[in-house]
Amino acid sequence: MTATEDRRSARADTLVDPAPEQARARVAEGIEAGAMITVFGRCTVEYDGRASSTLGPGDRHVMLKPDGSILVHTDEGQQPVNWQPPGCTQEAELDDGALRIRSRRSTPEERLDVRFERVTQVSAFVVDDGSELAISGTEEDLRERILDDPELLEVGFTPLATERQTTAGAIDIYGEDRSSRTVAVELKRKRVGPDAVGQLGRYVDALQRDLHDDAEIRGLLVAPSVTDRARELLERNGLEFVSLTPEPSE
Amino acid sequence: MTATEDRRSARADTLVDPAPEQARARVAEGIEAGAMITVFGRCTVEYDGRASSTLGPGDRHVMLKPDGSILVHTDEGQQPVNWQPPGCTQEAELDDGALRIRSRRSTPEERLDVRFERVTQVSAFVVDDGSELAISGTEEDLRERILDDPELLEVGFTPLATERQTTAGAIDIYGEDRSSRTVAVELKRKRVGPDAVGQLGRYVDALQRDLHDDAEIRGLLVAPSVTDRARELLERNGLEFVSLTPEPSE
DNA sequence: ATCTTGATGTCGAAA
DNA sequence: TTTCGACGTCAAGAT
Repeated sequence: MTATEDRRSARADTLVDPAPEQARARVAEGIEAGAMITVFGRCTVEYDGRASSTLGPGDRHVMLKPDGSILVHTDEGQQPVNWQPPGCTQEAELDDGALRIRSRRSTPEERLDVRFERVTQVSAFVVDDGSELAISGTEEDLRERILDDPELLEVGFTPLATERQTTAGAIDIYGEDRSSRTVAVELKRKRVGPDAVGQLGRYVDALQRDLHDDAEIRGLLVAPSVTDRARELLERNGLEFVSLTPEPSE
Repeated sequence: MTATEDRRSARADTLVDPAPEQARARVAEGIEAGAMITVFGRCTVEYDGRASSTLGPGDRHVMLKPDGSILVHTDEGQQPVNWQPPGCTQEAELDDGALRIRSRRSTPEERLDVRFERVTQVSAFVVDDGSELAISGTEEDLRERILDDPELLEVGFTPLATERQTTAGAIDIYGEDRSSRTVAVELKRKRVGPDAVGQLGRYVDALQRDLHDDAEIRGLLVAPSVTDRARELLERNGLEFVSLTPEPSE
């Protein structure tokens, strides 16, 4: 690849302190070209849809992505203060001499308007991203770890199915213990509270009903740890707990 | 305010296609100065902490905020592909001639490394954001609506307390019906699934135990609507449902 | 399309 | 600090 091609693949077209019409044109071009666009400046924001919100004047960073999403970030917080999900239609226009960026979607009907009192910078980036994220340490990893070595749960445990359906939803691992008693296993990748115990209880109850069988069904919660209240609920409901992390500890 | 002061309040210091050392210096200055920093370029990302991930080479947008959070965005998705929450310590350094941005925190121990093969643009923004976000359409709105007019739930309903504590957590609204039977009300601002029914059931059970009383306690779920499975669970557990939205419909 | 559940969920409040 | 529930949760998979 030549240096020229190399630069073209990720060029930045940037305007500093542009006039409103300049800024509007650059944003509109970027939307048209499928670029990733950033606008920094003093603005107000209005949102209306699943909820409603207004945000008075302040300096914010606005990002428009080619997939139709838009993010408004202030100087604090990991989360955007306002946003729209992918699939929205974006427009840049002049509103009484000021840059306004609008995003809309339907189902549900939602609208986001960002009006700039002043634009400090506008950039448009052409993006070339081939790679996908590879992640580990998930609930799926925990499941694989157990299926590779079922006796991590207890001696004689035998998995029979994963994602086994019940009328209350799917059981993560369905199996038998050494005495051929049915075991429903609920997996959580990290420390769990009472909600997970409730989930496991519903599965055990549903199995009990579905199987039309008087035999005891065991419910086993597998996670790195549980909260105190979750442990109380486990005992009260006759459910069990095994401590296990998604990946072997060092 | 003069034009000069006006510009100082939101100046952008931007470098286009900087050499790695130039980029490192600008990022380091920005961190020191408490600026909001953006870096666009071709990079790889590694994360290790609550989970682990790796991301191969591609063009991405990286934002560092003065509160210690960092976000890595690709050209698609509302969510960052990698991130760190507020409160992390950030560094910019040269790694074998390339810009590397690192973010760390403890409790839990987490680390994010972004290594740039090429930097297309670096910007540092000094932010002045005065305004706070005002939202409506929340669960709090729903509570106020009911307390203003309790008979929206049913004729003769009387609220006695909000956030009443039980051993299973706090009940949104605790009250009595026209026959002086105790009523536990659980509020949800939007359509609910089985999890909310489980929550309400736990509260009613806890109340039954806490009150040492044989009188029937009613459990009332208030939301715009419920899923089919949630309705089944309601009936099975002898719980009730009233349809109500956080704001009066038009 | 709706429904269900996981997530490096994040965020805020209370104990 | 831990625990708990809300969130315009988001995102992915199943129906």
